[in-house]
Amino acid sequence: MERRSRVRMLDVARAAGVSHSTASRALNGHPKVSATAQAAVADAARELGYVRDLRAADLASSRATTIGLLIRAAERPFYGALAAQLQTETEGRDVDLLTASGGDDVPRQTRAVQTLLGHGVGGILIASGRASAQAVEYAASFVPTVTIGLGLVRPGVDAVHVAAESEIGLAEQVSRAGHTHVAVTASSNELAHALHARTANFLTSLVVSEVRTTIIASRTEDSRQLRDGLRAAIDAGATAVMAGEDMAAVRILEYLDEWGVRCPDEVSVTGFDGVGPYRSPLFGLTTVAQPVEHLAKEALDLMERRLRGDQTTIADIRLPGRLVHGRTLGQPPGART
Amino acid sequence: MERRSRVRMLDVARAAGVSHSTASRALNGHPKVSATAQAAVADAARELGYVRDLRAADLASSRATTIGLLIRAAERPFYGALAAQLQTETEGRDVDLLTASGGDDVPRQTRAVQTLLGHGVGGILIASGRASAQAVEYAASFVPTVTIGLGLVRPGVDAVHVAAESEIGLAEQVSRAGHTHVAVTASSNELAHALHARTANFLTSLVVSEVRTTIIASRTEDSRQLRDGLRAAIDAGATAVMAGEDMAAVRILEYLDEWGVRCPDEVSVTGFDGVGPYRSPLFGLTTVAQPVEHLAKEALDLMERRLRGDQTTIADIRLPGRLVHGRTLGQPPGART
DNA sequence: TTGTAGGCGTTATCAA
DNA sequence: TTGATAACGCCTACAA
Repeated sequence: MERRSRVRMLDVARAAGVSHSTASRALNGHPKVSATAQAAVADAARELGYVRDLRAADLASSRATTIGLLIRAAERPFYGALAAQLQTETEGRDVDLLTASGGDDVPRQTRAVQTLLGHGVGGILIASGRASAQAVEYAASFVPTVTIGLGLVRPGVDAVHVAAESEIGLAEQVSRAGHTHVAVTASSNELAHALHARTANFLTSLVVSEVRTTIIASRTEDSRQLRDGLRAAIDAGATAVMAGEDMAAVRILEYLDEWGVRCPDEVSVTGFDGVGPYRSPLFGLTTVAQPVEHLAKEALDLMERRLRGDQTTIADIRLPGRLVHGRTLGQPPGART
Repeated sequence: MERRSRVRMLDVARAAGVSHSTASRALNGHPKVSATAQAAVADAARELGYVRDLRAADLASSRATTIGLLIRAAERPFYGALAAQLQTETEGRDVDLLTASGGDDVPRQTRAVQTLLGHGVGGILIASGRASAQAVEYAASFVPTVTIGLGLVRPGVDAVHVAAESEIGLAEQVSRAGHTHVAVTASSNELAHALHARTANFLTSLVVSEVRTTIIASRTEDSRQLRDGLRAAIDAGATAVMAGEDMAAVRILEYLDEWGVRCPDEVSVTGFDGVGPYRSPLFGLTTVAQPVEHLAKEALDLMERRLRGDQTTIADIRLPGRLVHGRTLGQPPGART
């Protein structure tokens, strides 16, 4: 491919026989440009294949056409779907997304935020269930910041996430099905705010319903821990397991399958997220589908408002998820005739 | 959050009692800076929470610290995993990723490329199975371009994708299992180059093995078409279905399940991609796992080489996938005793 | 080793 | 309506 050495606005201006100022105005649709100049510039630009340098434009006008997205584990359906949706939503508006991957520790998160800032993003979206308060506040000290799906509300930082009612509602389904001893997974990662909040909501609801609970502690990296905890919980008499996310729920289903424990006849399982393949009827997972589209839309609306300088109170938007009735939640063995 | 009005390099320089040139050199780790100045600048920068404006830096040095990624449907496990891996790989190197979502038609793809170019990316990665030749060549006419997973090799454009042998190998597994009539899905979208190539490889291999083939035409958006085609193929006697991607394979499994057709006892099914949840033993999918990590690494290696000005021949790198033996491929009904 | 001056590609403020 | 001219924040000869 012959690689055209980048054509600048000045080149367009010359070709159109005007000054670069006029070219700039013409290309920006400025009102006070003669139709003649307007046309000449437009023609020249098309002819030369001109593409405006947004870095220079942003720099000169000290505004930003870019907003940063700090995302965790984009290979996971939930985050992947969120990123995709944000991308899509973003196309209609006049901003572009610069993405940095989260990193699961504070220094990396901070560095990612710095990278984003270095590129002059006008705002930062943090889509991560494990962003540290530190990184979030660091970002917020520079530009408007919105967290998505983080179960942690920081002063001065807008937040959008799934409503606690959806988590409570799922737990209610489990207790209503008749289970009197339920195991709940809990992350032992201190940054997993979203999971912690979820676990707490599950537990609260179960306790209110006078259901006995057992906690299965686990960390994403250690599957043995989950496996052993699950075994122990079942041996202790738990007839249902509420996982904090579909990924864990599926792993649990796999273990049960391996052990020959039937689901839901012997043990019921619920998940959370309900995105992509996890929604397949083949899994038949009883779960809550995160309102991914709404989350993305609300987050960007919030961001746009902030970028326009709207200084009203900090928002903490909670959107309802959708309960997905699958085959993995049934009555406890005792309740069967 | 108190929002510090952005601190500039000049501020750092002043605080350190040196000129901005010295500050610049110090911050860039330039060799000829006195230890005193070096330390003073570093201290001042830390103190003030300085973050370098990369746009300005790139502009001034007319280099690029950013490369663009044009990705299709990041909500899908394969592309999501690819994007995530590219992000991760990218962290070790000294570039950042600016992401734009593909768009499934030529004008949108071109616009996405322009957006990327506008931000001054030094190169463009196109991770899409349906990028148009036009968009690819447009990108390549400006900056080094590498396609990933696109089954289309354009002159002057580097490409990285899964080896045809992996696709052929999968088809061989099917014919070796004894199937003599196999249905293969084919996308009716003209831009679906990756799928077309895959279908062709499947068919070629099957024909060579003297297996009768039936084509199930479908487009992603139209599930009825897939359903009807599948029904017709089975009625015509096909005992195995090779889907172009896991997503379609799972949909096929769902239909079979719905119809009470047992898999693999009555009909075998294979997929492609083998990423994320699709890998679950619960699906038990016989498929080929794309070498996501290798794809990402090779693509970035290639890009780095180009950015360093390496003008050697265009690369067309093909990486082997890993055959995943699941439960969905078995012998045809007739072969059972 | 350091500072001065010019330039990267735009936008924005002036006069004209 | 237009065109100089000065920013924007940074890098980089060149000179000191």
